[in-house]
Amino acid sequence: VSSTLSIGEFSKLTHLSVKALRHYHEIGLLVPADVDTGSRYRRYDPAQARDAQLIRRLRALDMPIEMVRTVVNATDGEQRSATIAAHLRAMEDELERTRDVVASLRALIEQPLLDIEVERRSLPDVTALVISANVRHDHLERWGGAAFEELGAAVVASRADVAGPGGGVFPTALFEEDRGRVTAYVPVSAVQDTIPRDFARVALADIAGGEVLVATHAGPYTDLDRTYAALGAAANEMGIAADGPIRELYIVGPDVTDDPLRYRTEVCWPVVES
Amino acid sequence: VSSTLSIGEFSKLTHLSVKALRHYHEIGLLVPADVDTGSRYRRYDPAQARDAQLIRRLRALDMPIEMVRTVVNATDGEQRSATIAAHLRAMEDELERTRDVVASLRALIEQPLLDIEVERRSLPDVTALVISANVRHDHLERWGGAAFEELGAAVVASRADVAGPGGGVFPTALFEEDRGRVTAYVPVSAVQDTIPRDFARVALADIAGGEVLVATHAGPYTDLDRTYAALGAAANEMGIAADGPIRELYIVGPDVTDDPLRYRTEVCWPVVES
DNA sequence: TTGCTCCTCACGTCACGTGAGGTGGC
DNA sequence: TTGCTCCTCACGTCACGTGAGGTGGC
Repeated sequence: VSSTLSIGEFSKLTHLSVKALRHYHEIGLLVPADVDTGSRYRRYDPAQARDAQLIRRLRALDMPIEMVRTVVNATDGEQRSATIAAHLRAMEDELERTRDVVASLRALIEQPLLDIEVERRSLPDVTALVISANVRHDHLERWGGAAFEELGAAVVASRADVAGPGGGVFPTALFEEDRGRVTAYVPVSAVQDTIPRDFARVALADIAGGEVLVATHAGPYTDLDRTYAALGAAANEMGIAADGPIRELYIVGPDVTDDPLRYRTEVCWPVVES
Repeated sequence: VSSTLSIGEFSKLTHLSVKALRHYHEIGLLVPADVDTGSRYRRYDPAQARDAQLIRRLRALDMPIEMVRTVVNATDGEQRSATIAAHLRAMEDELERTRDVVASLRALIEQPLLDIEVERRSLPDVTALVISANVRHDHLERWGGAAFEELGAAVVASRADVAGPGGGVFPTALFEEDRGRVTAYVPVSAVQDTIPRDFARVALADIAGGEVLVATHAGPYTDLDRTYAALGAAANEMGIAADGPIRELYIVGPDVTDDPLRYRTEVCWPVVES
């Protein structure tokens, strides 16, 4: 006599907790085959175990519930695979970031002091190809990588003359609120052609210069906070407070070398006498 | 003129958000060097950036706050390293589990159907060396690995005769509430010596047998839910409900082969006619 | 009938993020 | 003075877990 299963029995079949099953019912992700109108007892069909198995695996990979719903409801195998693949890619990105942080933690412990040289400089106004977006601090590196690749392609496509190292503009909100409107740019002295439409995110814009304190950060971007701290402390000691967005200039970056230890980044602290 | 920094300035130096800094103050993890009694404005010393850098890295690795506190407050470098090393080990375990789940997801999608053979059997009562503990479902595999290693060593140390494959006893709470008191055991027919005191977790106990439905699970433990579903559905179709804890017998396991695809596990469903 | 299973709230978790509404400092 | 920075609540987030208190089913 084949029949439905109580929530406890279904839990044993699927290894999903009773609490989780009730939750999935409540949000409509995995609805019991039948619910008794009087007692409200849930009844599951053994065939629902397949969906449960899928859900359990996706959740074990920390896929957000709404994304799980997309996968489970996918009528089309292509769409299902694409959603899963997207999540796996995000996981790999996360893993890479984790590796970077582990290395950065080791570096901090082994060599807690960083000595930097601070220099005062006047940044010129520049015209540049730019990409701007609202970015979270922990997504900065990945976002920047994609942005500069696109900018590089746009430079070629518009036959522009590059007039200096690429840079980033970071409003204080990026640090204070962990997200903000960030701009990546490549200075150009002349743009022969208009920017092709394929580069929808790329624009031509002016980047204002100004007085800054500069320190050169040596090494991976994950360690940038250490140069920020040293530079900020130095500025503070000089009685200078940062005014406006912080600038980074990518003197040696991934476009030049594959070894992050060789990266060189100039961190520019906008200057105001106090 | 060196002086303290406002929370906004300190945020820029450390790349910790203002909200996070306030939170760390509230819980006493990173207390400002000074707090104005009137305005309650926080003031940080630039030297506090070091602690902030450490905290930021540990949190980026998802280390729980209380563990971060242990690291930050550690007076002794040994203790600090040990705490960090423990977290890194936990992260690697997690990574391994993730890899297993990804493989398991692939397997589920590629081959959604599992056909199993169900057999009825009478399990005998056995005397066994056992380890019991309250375990969460997602820690089962790691816990079992350690438990069986310890049981193996205890078998040797007590000069016991092994009388059958190792097994596990799983109460329904393990599935329904995602945690429960689990027992790992190795049946023995004779114990020559007493169990040495080094094996504090190991005891000699009787494991009750009984009537069961058995299906053999082929492959990694991460896929066990699929055999549970097939076996439970088969039992249901026979009008049989599980009564009492489920049993697993590890016929071919990591002690025999390094290839999880060759694992063979008998899943035993306790039987009651309904 | 007993005790086990199931039910529904209401609230907790964890480490902050999101506003609202208001005040202090330069 | 203006506007920017900072403050403190109170509540939200996410995917369930933790009880409390009660009822249904065999």
